[in-house]
Amino acid sequence: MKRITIRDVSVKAGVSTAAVSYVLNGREGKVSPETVLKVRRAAEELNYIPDFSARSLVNNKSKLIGVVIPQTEDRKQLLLQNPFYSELICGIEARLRQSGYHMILSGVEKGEGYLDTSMQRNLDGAIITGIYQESFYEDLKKVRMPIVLIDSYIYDSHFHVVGIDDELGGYMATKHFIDNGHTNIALVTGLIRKDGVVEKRFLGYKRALKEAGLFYHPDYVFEHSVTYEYGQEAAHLIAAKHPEITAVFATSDLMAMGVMRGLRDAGKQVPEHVSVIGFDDISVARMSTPPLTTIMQDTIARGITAADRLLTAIGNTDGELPAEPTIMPLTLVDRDTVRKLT
Amino acid sequence: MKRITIRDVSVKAGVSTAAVSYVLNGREGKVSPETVLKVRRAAEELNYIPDFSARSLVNNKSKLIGVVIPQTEDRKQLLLQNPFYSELICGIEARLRQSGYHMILSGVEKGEGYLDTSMQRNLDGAIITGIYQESFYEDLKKVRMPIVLIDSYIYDSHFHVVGIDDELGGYMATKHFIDNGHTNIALVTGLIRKDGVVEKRFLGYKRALKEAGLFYHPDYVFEHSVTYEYGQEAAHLIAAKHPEITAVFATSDLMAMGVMRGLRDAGKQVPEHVSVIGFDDISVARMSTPPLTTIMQDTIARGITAADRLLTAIGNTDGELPAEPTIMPLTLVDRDTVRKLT
DNA sequence: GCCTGTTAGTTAATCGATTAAACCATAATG
DNA sequence: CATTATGGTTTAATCGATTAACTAACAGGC
Repeated sequence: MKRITIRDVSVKAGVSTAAVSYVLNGREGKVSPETVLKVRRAAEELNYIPDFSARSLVNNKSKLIGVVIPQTEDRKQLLLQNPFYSELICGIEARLRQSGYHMILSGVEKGEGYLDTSMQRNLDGAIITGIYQESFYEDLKKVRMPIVLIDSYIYDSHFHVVGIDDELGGYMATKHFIDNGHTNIALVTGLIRKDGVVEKRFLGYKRALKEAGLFYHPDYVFEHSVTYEYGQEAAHLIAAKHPEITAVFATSDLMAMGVMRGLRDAGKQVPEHVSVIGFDDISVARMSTPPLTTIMQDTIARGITAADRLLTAIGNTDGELPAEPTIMPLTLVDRDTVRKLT
Repeated sequence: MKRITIRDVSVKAGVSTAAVSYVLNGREGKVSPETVLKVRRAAEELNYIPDFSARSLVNNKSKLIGVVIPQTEDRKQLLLQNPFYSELICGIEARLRQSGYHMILSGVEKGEGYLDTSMQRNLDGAIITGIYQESFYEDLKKVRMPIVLIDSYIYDSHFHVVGIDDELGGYMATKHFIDNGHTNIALVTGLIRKDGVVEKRFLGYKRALKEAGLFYHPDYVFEHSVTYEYGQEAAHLIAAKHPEITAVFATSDLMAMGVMRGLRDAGKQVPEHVSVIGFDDISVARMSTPPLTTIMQDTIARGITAADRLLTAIGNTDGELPAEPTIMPLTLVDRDTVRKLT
């Protein structure tokens, strides 16, 4: 089955390829109504489908968006096991498709940059999730396409940011514990990196403590990787060394699930002995036993918004308007893992 | 920042673009060692990155693979909420990247085909998950690229299949119940469609019953959508109308999780009152309470295998060797949701 | 009748690669 | 010495679009 080209259409319609191109791209002001009809019919009958590579070559628009997802440390696999990213992708894909764009989903090799991919594929834009080294972002700035960051707070006119108020989220969770009478509150979290979301949540945690006149115990903070396994491990530590702790704020639902398992391993009931709050409200949060109280963000909506913002940035060829971050709302979903201590 | 082209490299190296192309594509037999060196150096210094669109145009190879994921019924979103697909994608992406390929991840509009995308983007191959209407596959056959199917059993020389022995899986689960003394075994499943994976699991279920001399009760089969919610609903029905049922085989872990919740809602303990077995062993299976007994398949490995098979098919330009399906192994992971009735 | 403007359409250059074919030394062969 | 290989390199066509520049025809305006 040979490819149908614009040439074939032009021959069938009895006009030049230029005319076909004009018609098919909506520059109809330049073409008479009857020609438009002839071309339309010919294209239809031949079932003509344009070649995006050829297009991309001449006008530098590929209709391709790069989406970068963080990877597991050990292997070279995407971190999709955290449903947060899956949901994000659902949103992104839906919005992109709506506008005829496609998504190239990939991870980034450790130490490698993203410049290669972006140039090879002539990407029109990119959505970057996860947190990387400084040099990675420096590289990205050299690229001339719009970029939306999801997980990091780099306020730079080169980058768009679609985020949430992570500090507030951390505050809300901690405050909720305090309001329910808890005073010994642990934090279980991924690595706290500068300008990362986790750092902000950590700051919110501290603010709530301070505001309530509670001490901040550095040894109540359990900081490592954002995994179920680490949550479990942290819970073991808490149960063994800090029996006074009655509440655990995990900065990710995945970790919160692990914490709950770990506590149960150690013979502690949730929420009777220890209360737990998570973050994100991924779909499994409501499936857990007991259903997890968590800070909810509408991740799909966030994906849609990120894609939306990227697309409008791509549309605006008139210079680079520096980007004011978009902040999505948060809600505390009060399920069954927080006990009221009166 | 203007693009560095092969022309720039050729000028800097003082040779023709053809020479540069030969060097950079490894046809070094045609070029003298010193030219190779000059070109290498020039390309390096200019940081030359080839344009895949241009390449694709001339030799019809885009190094792009289409990956299709099913969508939710109502909205237009990908079905990534089922971690099965996320894991598959992890595997696929890892393998593709290793060979310099990229993945275009998308859903398919209801009723639409995939021909457009495949032609527009000049895809080198595709991995199709999910089950679609007959016409969709007919369309796919017209395309000249290799295709790997993941969720359907269409044995046709046009398609490669990387599957599991679903019938056996269904049999294993049911047999496990029977071996533990259960006789009233329900099946909770997605829509049973011809040539789909679910149908095979259903057949395995029936075979195990028959082999054990047990009756097959059509009203023990709860068939609807592959969601947590439906699992929950089915469990309610079971608890209300069929108190004699002591075991539930759910053809997806997601549904199994819902079943467990539903049983608990209805005041039934798992596994004390009712036992449950799932399918897939998605990561949340081990996180559930109690940890779910399930039929394990290594989904990441399956993704890797699918990509691998696709890549070799792409490599083999020597005619279309019809495809013998690849069958991945299954294991029953015996966790804590099956009770022994002695 | 001459000039200008408008409309509809075509021609041909261009994007950035690849590659068959041509070219040209120089070496080997009869 | 004429002829044929051979190895290294360049020339130029090609892939499938887009689009600036051009042409031709015709309508008005003076």
